[in-house]
Amino acid sequence: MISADHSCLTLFNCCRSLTSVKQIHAHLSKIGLDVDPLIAGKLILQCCTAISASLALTYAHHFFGCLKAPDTFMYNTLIRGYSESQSPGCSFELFNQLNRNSGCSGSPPRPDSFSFAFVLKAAANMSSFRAGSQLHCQAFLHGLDAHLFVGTTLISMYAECGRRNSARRVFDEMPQPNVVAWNAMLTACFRCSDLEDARALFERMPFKNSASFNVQISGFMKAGKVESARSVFNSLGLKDDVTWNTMIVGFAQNSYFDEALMYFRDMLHMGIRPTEVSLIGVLSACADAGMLVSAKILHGFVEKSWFLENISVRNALLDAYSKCGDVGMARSVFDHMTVDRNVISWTCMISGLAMYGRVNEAIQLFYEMEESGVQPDRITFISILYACSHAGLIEQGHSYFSKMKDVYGLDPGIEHYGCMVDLYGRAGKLAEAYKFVSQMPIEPTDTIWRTLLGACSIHGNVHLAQRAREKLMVLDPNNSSDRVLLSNIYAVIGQWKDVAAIRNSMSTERMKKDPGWSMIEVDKLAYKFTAGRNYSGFTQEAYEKLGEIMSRLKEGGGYVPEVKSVLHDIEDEEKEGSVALHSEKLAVAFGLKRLHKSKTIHVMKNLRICKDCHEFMKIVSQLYDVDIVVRDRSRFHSFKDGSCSCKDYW
DNA sequence: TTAGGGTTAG
Repeated sequence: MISADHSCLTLFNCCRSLTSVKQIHAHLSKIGLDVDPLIAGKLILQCCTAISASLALTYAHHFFGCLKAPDTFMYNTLIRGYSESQSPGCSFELFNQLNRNSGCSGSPPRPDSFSFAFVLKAAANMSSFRAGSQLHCQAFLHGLDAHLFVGTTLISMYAECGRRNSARRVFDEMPQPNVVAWNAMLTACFRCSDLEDARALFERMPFKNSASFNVQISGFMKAGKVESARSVFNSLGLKDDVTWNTMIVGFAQNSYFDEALMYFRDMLHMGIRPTEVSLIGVLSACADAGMLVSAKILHGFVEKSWFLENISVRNALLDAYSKCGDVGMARSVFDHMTVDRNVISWTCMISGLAMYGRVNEAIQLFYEMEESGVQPDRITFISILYACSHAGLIEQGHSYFSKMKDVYGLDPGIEHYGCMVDLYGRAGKLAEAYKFVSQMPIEPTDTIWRTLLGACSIHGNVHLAQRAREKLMVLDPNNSSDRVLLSNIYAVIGQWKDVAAIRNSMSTERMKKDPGWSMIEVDKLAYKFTAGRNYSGFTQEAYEKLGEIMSRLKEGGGYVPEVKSVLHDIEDEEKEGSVALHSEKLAVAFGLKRLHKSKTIHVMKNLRICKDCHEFMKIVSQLYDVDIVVRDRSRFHSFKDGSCSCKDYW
């Protein structure tokens, strides 16, 4: 056999695609070098780490299967590759194979500390306590449970499975835990929501590094303790990039959107080089808050920066545009990607189009995704099912639901069942929806019943609504929006006694309805409006403009207030007054007053838009020749020339 | 040529 020329090894370092790996492999195979252990190992490593797409993993696995005597390194590399993939279960199969071999005669490969570290990561990623604890026993049998790296991975695995006590036992049995092991234990306390224990552990730590403080900041942020996180941050002299990122991401997760932006700016002013995490964090704040202007500024920054070809940043940008109401720009970011699109790029674009009611394009994109060789995952299916349900495409939705399992081997989760209930319910097929819920192989959750209740509210089915309500009273008795929904159903059919009963029960139990608000950005500033009369500052301007719009609408616009959405047993004239002051109307009035005429008015609302406001927006868009985009809790409504992109189906 | 703790978009 020809001896391996190890300069071949460096060739693989340049491979960034499976095609180039295949080309080098074909060449080496011709001269019989591909089976050299060093070269074969490098090939597998390159597929699993540098490329790591599922096709590359499959290629490496197939090649591995053709080798006569794969070594532990090759096993480990594949186990690692699968542990971070969409099929972490394959890590277990390979590990078991390696473990079985180790009992054979001769000198077969045996699992080592690397094998355990990687396979435990797979158990952690699957949150599988059962698999993780079995591996713990195996590690004990191999004398590796006290190994510093294996022990630390065991702590993280137990933390991921929510088993703080098991994590603690591993930690307590470590002969000499180092700072990494202490940090892993600190993370475990926060993951398992044991804040007091985390504080006590932090005080006892014999050594701390910057990661220890970052664990604390992140732990407080995830627990919603923003001020505690801020005080740790302020107490630090030296802050690294992860410290800044943790603050930015934490603010975004806790809806402190302005502060996320502010800290990003501060980070730049301090001369700290932002990473992709900083950009993802700040862009997700823009997406959630609907801050289109800020997203555009960040886009400008990205175009001039070293993030130009970063797929994660591109995806975050595309998502921000689509959630801020500019699906055209989202599509442009998607179409002009110079790096290979991944499953997240496709899914973001599909869900962006779906939220806009551009369902045919979403379906076309799903098809193109399949053609391109990128496999849809669970979230892609949620997006495409959402698209079908918001367009009333029952047959098509049903066929995607089947395809999920039959073609892609993905078991539908509770979210997918939720989409199906919504698909039937929204289309008015309430009997089918109820039958589907009754026959679900997993226990219906409160969300499933709430979806059904929502459908009953659209279609006025009091009987089924009451049944859903009974279930909800057991599963989530303190939810105010469920009661509001049921009282709406009674109000529409005029059963005022039942409306009053629900209102009374809410007031005795001191429940409050979520207050509705709408937000509009003007000259880089966000203005928030709430319903009702509140004459102060900029709101005065909005009321005056709204009054003028209303008179013009009633004179020549053919607008008749739709008062069914009003819940109280009051006279129609008063109801008119009530719907007239909904926050989205005020925001649009303010936009008409302050924004340049050629601009589109973007409004973000925290609740669903009501029928009256929907009619109002249609007529205003025609009468004032202006485009209005409203993002409500579940989708976008794009009003133009008197009609809405949702085609009145929402 | 492989590891463990801190931040990551749908």
